Amino acid sequence: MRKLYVHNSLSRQREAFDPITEGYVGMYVCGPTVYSDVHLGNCRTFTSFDVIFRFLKHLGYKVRYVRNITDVGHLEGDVDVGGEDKIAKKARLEQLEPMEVVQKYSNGFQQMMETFNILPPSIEPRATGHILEQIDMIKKIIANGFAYEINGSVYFDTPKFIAEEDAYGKLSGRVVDDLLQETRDNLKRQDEKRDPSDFALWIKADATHLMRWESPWSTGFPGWHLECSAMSTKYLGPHFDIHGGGTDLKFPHHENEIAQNMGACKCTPAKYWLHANMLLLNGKKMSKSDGNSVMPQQLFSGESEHLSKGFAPMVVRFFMLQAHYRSTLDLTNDALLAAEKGYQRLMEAYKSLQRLDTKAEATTELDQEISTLIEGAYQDMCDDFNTAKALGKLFELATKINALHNGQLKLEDLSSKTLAALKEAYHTFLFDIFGLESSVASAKGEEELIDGLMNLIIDLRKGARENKDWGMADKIRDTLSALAVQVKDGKDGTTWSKK
RNA sequence: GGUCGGGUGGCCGAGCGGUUAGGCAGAGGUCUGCAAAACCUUGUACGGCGGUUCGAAUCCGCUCCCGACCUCCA
Repeated sequence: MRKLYVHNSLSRQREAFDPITEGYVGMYVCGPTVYSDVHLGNCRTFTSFDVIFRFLKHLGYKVRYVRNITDVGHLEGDVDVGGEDKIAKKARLEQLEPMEVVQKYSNGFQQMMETFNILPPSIEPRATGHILEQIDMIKKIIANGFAYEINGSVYFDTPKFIAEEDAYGKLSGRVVDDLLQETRDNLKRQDEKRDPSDFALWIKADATHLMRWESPWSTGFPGWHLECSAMSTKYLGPHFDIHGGGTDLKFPHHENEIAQNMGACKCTPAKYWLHANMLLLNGKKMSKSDGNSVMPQQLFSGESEHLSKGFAPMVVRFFMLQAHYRSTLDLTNDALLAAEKGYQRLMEAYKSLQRLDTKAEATTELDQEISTLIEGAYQDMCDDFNTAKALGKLFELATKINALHNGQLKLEDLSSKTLAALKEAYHTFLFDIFGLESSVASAKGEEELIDGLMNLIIDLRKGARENKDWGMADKIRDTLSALAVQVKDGKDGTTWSKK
């Protein structure tokens, strides 16, 4: 198995990836809170982890990938200053049952994941389905002295945790003293919490609250953060390999998750923390709360003030892979236009590659160059999943493929062994690792029909050209062009592709 | 204000001590009935000012911008 290196947010360093159990990887990624439509930022994060998931599997690891759906407990504002559960609020606004809201947006989320060709995780647990596990975890935390109950609600005792375990603030780089002091001004408004840095594990529901469960402390609902601790523990154990999520979750979400896990079992949840960076629009973070965003649907349709046209989901996926997952990525119309061209070039090279064949056996300099590029692409991926760099290698290979295809490089100079390896690697990278579908597989019969028709048309045009009937030949070419079909006259025959 | 990250050629985006990243756009060429496509060649960029070094986009200091987190967010 190839040696993998990852950037661990916890140490802020590149580390050799050594799974806890040889050959197996447990990975938990914070999923969405389903109270509205997914936006592109979510899609980028989940695309990043999708590629990580795919690559780990490709390396030969048996991966259990858990990505939750949060459908309760996510408060707006602070619970003590009128915070309200996001799901419940939406349910009230839309006159729906909370579970109706959750179902609607969960469905939408999963459809969007499919649209982006993001593989479903191994387990996709829901917070509402794990209330018992959460209650159980709260009991453990209380038993260990890191939480206290007051008026039916339970809070995590952050100062105590800080005093006893040298762990709080490590991931997000907070200065503990600041955390304890900064919010001092808010202290007056906290009637239940002992300290402003404490956070809710269980919240007593008031009379109007729609989502509620029985617990030893009150009829209420679990706090945000807790579901991830409970569900990761349940499905991956108290200590697992990778925990991922958007970088904006580092604080407070992931920091609190660590505190809860340690509070419950005295052990750190994840060995490696991976954080995907933000997707920007016009240089600013995409955010649903401040309106600076383009919804995926708008991106596909082009109906947005920021876009000149619509872009296919795979073009967007390709666009995202051109940047490293830990870097911010600025979404602009020009960048998407460029990505669209690049994506097409890559796919055309793939098609051309399928038509190449050779019987040569001798190994030449060309063989060496191609092998080096393939190996390089693997090395790039093994270095913290550098899709941008690996993609660069694929483009360099595309240049070789095109040259072989149109005769500028000789097929006789390429051994059949290397060609087979190239075909294998290209397919593996494009489809298995990067997850780029050549097109959403339309009805197969239709494809065959189009191929048949195109062959006929190209044959007719060939006849016209042989008779020097340029008018007819050009009419065919121009008409096809108007239908977004590119006719390509090559050395040995004519091929076509969709523009 | 505190903490962290970043400023790379027309645009996007890798690199992080010495090699052409790559994509898109542009220019010239090959090919072509003309084109397109494809291929070849080409640009010599690293916010500013100092410093370390044989050598810095890459390390250090200062400085100017930008962004993120600190409050719900992937």
